[in-house]
This record gives sequence, structure tokens and C-alpha cells, in this order.
Amino acid sequence: MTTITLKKISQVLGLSISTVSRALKDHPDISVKTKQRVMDLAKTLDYEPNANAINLRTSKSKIFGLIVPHISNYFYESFISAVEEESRLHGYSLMILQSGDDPQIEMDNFKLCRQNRVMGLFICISPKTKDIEHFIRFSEFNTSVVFFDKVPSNLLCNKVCFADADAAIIAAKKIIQKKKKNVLAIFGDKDHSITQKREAAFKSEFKNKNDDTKLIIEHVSSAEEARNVCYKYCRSKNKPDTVFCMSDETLTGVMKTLQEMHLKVPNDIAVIAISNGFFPKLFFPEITYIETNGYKLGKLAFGRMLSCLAGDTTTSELIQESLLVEGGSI
Amino acid sequence: MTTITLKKISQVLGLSISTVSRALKDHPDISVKTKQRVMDLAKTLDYEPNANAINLRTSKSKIFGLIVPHISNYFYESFISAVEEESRLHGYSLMILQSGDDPQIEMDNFKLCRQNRVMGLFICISPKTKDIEHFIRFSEFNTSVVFFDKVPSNLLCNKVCFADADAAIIAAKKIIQKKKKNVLAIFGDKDHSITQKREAAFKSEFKNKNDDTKLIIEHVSSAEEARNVCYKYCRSKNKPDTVFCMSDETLTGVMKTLQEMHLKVPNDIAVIAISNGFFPKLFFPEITYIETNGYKLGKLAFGRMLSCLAGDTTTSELIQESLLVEGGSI
DNA sequence: ATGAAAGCGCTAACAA
DNA sequence: TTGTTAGCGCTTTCAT
Repeated sequence: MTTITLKKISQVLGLSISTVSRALKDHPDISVKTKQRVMDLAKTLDYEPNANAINLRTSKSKIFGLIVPHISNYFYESFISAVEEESRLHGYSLMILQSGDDPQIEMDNFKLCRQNRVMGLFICISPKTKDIEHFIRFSEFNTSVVFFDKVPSNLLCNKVCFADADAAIIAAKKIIQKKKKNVLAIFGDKDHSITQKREAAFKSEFKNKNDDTKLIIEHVSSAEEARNVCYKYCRSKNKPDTVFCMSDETLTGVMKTLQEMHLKVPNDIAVIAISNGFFPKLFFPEITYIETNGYKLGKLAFGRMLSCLAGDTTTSELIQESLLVEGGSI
Repeated sequence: MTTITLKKISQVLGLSISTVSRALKDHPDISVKTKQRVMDLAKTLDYEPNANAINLRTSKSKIFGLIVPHISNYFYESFISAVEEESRLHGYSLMILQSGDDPQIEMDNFKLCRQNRVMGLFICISPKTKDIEHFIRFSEFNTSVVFFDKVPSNLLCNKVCFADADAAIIAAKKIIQKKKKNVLAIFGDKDHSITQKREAAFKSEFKNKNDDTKLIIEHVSSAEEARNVCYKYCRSKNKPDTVFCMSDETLTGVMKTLQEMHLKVPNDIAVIAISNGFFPKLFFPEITYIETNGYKLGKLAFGRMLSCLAGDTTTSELIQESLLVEGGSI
């Protein structure tokens, strides 16, 4: 079976290619009768236009690129899900690529996007990526770039991210309100800017309120480490009355320890986390968390992309608000 | 900034387009000196070939399509992750589309794949999809189609899926071996063929072994329902000594109840599940499960795709073996 | 070793 | 209302 083209349809009907092309687009110039004949045959032959030819001819592609460190991650998933949904609704397709947090692969993926002449790029850069220049320069090839989540800090570009400091402050406020006095606060990798922002905000909130709560600050780089750290403190004489988890990763580690030690939440120990909202609902009682919602962020990013495509050449930094979701864990 | 093309490079260097094209491909005909000049300039100008033009010219696309009900799902994610990885390694890009289990959207997505002239399609059809014909016919347009997970039952086509019955049998064997006598077995939607297969296999294993274990069979269609069912039986006089969960969804519901009732696993109650392997590791002790590994299935599917692309026109049904992963929950 | 030319499938300006 | 033509960027056959 050979593919159907405008040419073939035109030959069968004894029309010119352009007439067929116009008829299929419901162009007003073409007579109703001809349109009907063309559309009928196209349907019969199961004609689908060749996107490559259209893209080439029109220098447009109806494709967005999306680069993330990993697909297999609840946050990215929900972000992707939102962007895919919107893309389809607007007649676009999505090319999704994962960098594995490797700047080299990230670069390769970026090239793929360029080669496919995507109309826009959503990208969450890997922490190791130093050189952002090419991404920025990409916009000179009339391609819009929207950075999300982990965004370059000092450059002028389109950014969509969470109110990182806010989330930590909301958590601190809740802890203070609940009159907790001995808090184990587990943060992620010290090098990540997100860790630094959240930690600074978290601490300062206690300081500003002149609160006498004892804060134990720990940094971990995996769920397993979080689990061990939590274990260490929970079996010590000075068992914390509250654990704060900066991320879903730390939360899962901590919850494993609490189950292992048969500590009852919130009576034996309270838990509060910053989370995408999926893991907190797996436990009983559900964990109280400050939401960093990937789906919402995706919608926000897509909105920004649309503006760019519509001709907005300014750069903007959009912030997705943080929201406290009450469970029963504190 | 205007895009760089072969034409531009050729003009700058005073060469013909075809020479530039060959030089960039390291064609033996071209002199070393010319190659050097061309490559240098291409690099300086940051040239990237136009994939649309290449695809159009060569009638090949270096793109695979992938259609799933939802991206935001640990199983699909891990499947996608594997396929994306392999695709990149083989120089392909992936167009990922979600159908939301809606046959109409699935159809639209399928059209997008056709329009983009993907070289191959990975698809997990929605349970509501009745007409598989177009997918099959797609292969007549020299496009390979690989169905995965939820595959059409009676048609001749490329299928990659799990050994559904096996997984249930392995679970039953484990339960029998552990001499459990009062088992609550929670299955998914009765209409799904996967439920039917697993339930039949599970029951028959007990029957075949002449085992006197009391089986309580329940069907649920959400984690919440699983939770409620589990709660009902666990507070009854005849509390089960074991819960079998057919899926991750049921498992998460069950675990919430066990936490709520402060039942200790495995002493108060044992747990065994069929799972993709992510959720079981969130609990302590980790849940013993029979693995249905999306990542492995993705690799398997990709391998099949490669064979098809290499010219294998036979159809085959590949089965990913089930594997017992020991946790401490039974 | 290099160039000229045709053509992939389509759109759109121009002609009739 | 329909057809002719040029051209998007590239590969490839056939000259030279």
C-alpha cells in the first residue's frame, strides 16, 4: 500500500493539486460540488496530510519540545500531563525527551528539538548544566523557550516556577502554630538553589517570630539517607516531636522509619512536608503538606508559551503559589 | 536571526549545495580540505539540518509514536522511560500522546502519528476501544505497530505483555507455602480481561493444590474502594490473615487501612501484591510482590519494534515473565 | 572531486 | 472557479 498524496487524489479526479489542496481546506474559491468530490475521495482513501511537507513549506511545525531530567517522577509526569493535554487541545504535538540530568544528553536532546524545528521548548535544566546560552539563543530562531521548575537564576528569560521560599515559610508557620518545640528538618542537597532558598526561609521564619523551637537541620541526598537520619534522631533520648520534609523524596524515607518504629502520627510524632501531593495521600493519616503542583505549573507554563507564540517578546517570571493542604499528620 | 541552510553555507564557501551536503556526511568523494572548510563553517554558524526536509526527501522520519491512556502513572512512566531511552540511543525521537482512555482522543492521536509519518507506533489501547482495524491497517503504510499491556485479544498483531495468569499463580503459591488459611483477595474491575485472567488463575491454583484455604474474593474499581473493603473484613470477627492485592491501586488502598488500624505486617496480617515495584518499597516492611515491570516491558517492546523495522513482517506475541520480589510482608 | 537537476508533498502568489 | 508555477531544505542520480 502506497501513501496517498494530493497528487494522487488530483489525478483520480482530473483536478489540479492546488484545487485539491484548497478543497480540503474548505477554501471559499472552490465550488461546493468539487469540494464534496474531493473530500469524499480523501475520506475513502483515508488521506492524511504529510506534516513534514507542510512544516517545510510553511516553516512552522505544530510541535513543542519538552526536556526533563526524568519522566518517571510524579512531579514531571504531572507537569508533562498538563502540557500534553493543552498541546493537543491547541493542535500541537509534544516531543518529550529526558536528559537523565546529564548535560551532554540534554544538549543532544536540544539539538533534536532544533532539528525538528519545534515551535517552542519547555525545559527543566539539569543542576549540572552550566551553559544556558544556547537555550537563550534558540529564541533568536523564532522559537520560544520556557524554563520551568529549575530555572536559570540570573538570566533574562521566561521562567515558571514555584514560590520556593513561601512553601517553607508556610510549613514553619504551621509548626509554630502547633507549638512544636523540637523539630527535625530534613532538606535536600546543599548545592541546589532550591534547598538554599527553602532552608533560609524556614529558619528565618522561626527567628522572626522569636520562637524558641529547637531546630535540627539535616541534609540528605536520597530517600534512604532521609530514612537513616530520621531513625537516628527518633531513637535518641531527645526524640523530635515533629519532622519537616523538604521534598517527596525525603518524605518517603521518613515515613518508612516511622512505620518501622511503629510511631503513631501525629501523636508520637508530627509530620509536615513540601510535596507534589501524591505521596501524602498514601499514608494514614494523610500527611499535611504544602503543595507544589506539577499539573498547575504545566498549565501556567503553557499559558506563557501561548503568549510567546502570539508575539509577546518580553521575558517574564511566573510564580505558582504554594498552598497548604491539611492532612492529619500535625 | 535567520535559519542556516545548506544553501547558505554553499553560497558563503562558493560551493554547490550537494557538495556541502556530502561534506557534512563525511562522504568519501569529497576532499579532506573541503570537508574541513564546510564542517568548520557549519559549526561556526551552528547549523542544524532540517528534519522535515530530510524526512520529506527520504520518506523516513526517525520518530516513533507512543499512545498511552495516561502519562501520570508509574507503570506507563516506566514503560515510556525505557522506550525513550532506547529511542534516543538509536537516533529516534518519541512523540508521546495520552488518550485519557477516550477512543475519540485515541483516534486523534493516531492521526497525528500518521500525519507525522512516524516509523513505528507503540500503543496501549483504551479498554473502551472496539475497532482496532485502523491500527492494523497502519502497518500497510510501512509503519510498524507494537501493542503493549492491554493488547487486542483475538487479532494477529505484535503484542508485548505480561504473563498475567502466571503472576497470580506465583502469588497463590506463596500464600499456600506460607500456610495462610484466611485470604482476602482484592481484584480490579470485573470487566477487564486482566482481572478475569488473574482471578481464574489465582483460584485454580488453590483448587489444584487441594488447599483448604478460605478465599474471600472482592472486586473494586478504586483505591478508596479497596480501602473500604479491607477495613470491613479486618474489623470483622473473622479477620483475614492475608491480603492479596491484584494491582498497585488496590495495594495503596489496603495499606492505608492497615496503617489506620495499626495492624502490624506481617504478624497481624500478611500482604502480597502484583505490582510494578514502586509502591511496595514505600512501606515498612517492604511488601512482597510479583513484579510487572514497565521498564522491562518497554525494552522488550522496543526490541520487537527494531525487528519490525529491520524487515520482520511476522507478528509475534512476547510475554514478559513475572518475578517474585521478596519483601517482608508475608 | 564537484556540480546540476529532479523531486519528496505541500502552499500560495499569480495567471487565466 | 481552477490551473500553473515556484519554492520550502534536503538527498541522490547522473553528468562533468
